[in-house]
Amino acid sequence: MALTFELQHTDSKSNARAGKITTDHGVIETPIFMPVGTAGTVKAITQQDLKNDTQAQIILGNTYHLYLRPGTEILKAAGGLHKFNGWDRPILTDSGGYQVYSLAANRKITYEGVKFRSHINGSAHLFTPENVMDIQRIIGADIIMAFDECPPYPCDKQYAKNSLAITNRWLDRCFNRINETEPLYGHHQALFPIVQGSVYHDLRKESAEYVASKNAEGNAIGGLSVGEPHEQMYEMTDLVCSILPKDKPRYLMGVGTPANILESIALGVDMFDCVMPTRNARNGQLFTWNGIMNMRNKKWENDFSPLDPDGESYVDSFYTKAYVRHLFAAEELLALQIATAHNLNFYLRLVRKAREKIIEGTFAEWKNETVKKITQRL
RNA sequence: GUGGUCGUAGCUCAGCUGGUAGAGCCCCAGAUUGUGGUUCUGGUUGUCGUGGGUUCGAGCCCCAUCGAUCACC
Repeated sequence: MALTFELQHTDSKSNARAGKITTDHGVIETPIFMPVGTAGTVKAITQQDLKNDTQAQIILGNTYHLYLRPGTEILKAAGGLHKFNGWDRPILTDSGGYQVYSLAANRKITYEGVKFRSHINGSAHLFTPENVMDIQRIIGADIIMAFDECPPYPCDKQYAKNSLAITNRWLDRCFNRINETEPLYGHHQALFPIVQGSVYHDLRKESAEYVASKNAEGNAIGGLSVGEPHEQMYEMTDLVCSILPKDKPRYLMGVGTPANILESIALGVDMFDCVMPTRNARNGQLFTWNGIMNMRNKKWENDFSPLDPDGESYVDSFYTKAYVRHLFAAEELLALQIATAHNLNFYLRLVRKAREKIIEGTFAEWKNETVKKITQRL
């Protein structure tokens, strides 16, 4: 069954929307945050906790990582990623375009595709729009991403223009390949195209129009949060959202901080993913309603109050700040688990709350107050 | 007991033919945006074992002393 999007509410004072995405693996209520599970696992948390405590509705996997390890043979033998990792809710896979940009060494980009070397063992590989679609068929995610080039920031206009030309040509080939192949496991896979164009208005506009013309089941905005100022990121997001179809979900890739997410929801974005809650958790940074805590800080050494009195994860009341600080200082694995559970619970609650406020019609005010509080440092 | 080697930051150690001390780790902070539990950026820390002496000036040279360690008796 095709992926559907039902637009349930539109905010009167901003472009925020509340909606419902339906996939063959279940429903996703938007706006939504999608925890990143690069290698088929959201690091430091079990699928059980991800469901019950985090209340994640969809998670990500990475074509690049899964292709290198465990490899397509094993994924195929397992019956796809859902069966392999036991996650029976929706999954989205990134195409590897970003990883080729951020991880792989010695990459060479041509119209044909990207030659790159594995960050694991240096072995040489070629990604093309066609084989990336084939790999994503084998992984079997519900939402799969077009193979794109993510230009760096800063990036001169000529580079951005050439890069966009490649991304657009690749996009045609992605759709061609998907249209001439079938899903392997009986459930539908929706291909989302990605808007690029760096920080150039005309290129972003051109890209968004081209992406919109594909009439895809959902659309993504890429190439942002790569180091550009926040204002520029919001400007580009706003521009692109004004062009992308209103009746399809919009996915802002790789964003971001809790404040980035609320601001982007106000611009009309429905879906987010980011490594921040999980990676920063592993470095001791916790996001809370009252601000950001670094659990490595000495000031928590003798603080035996609950980890987060306002938190709703079981770890927030079960563990104390002093204990979690000790676990980080001692490099205990439990520290990573507790911090990850906390941050993901916070991120998912943040977007649930945003959805509630959109439906209530009080999103704009709530967003402004909330951004002030959550960006403080504790 | 005799002879040798060595005592420098919390730890492991640099420190040239004398010009009043550095690194890594630890510790204390910060960064991290389609994930390598990674990485990066700052910062604090010293009676140079102790007491004398030589010298304009000693971590460095001399004497004594304490401690560690090795070899020999």
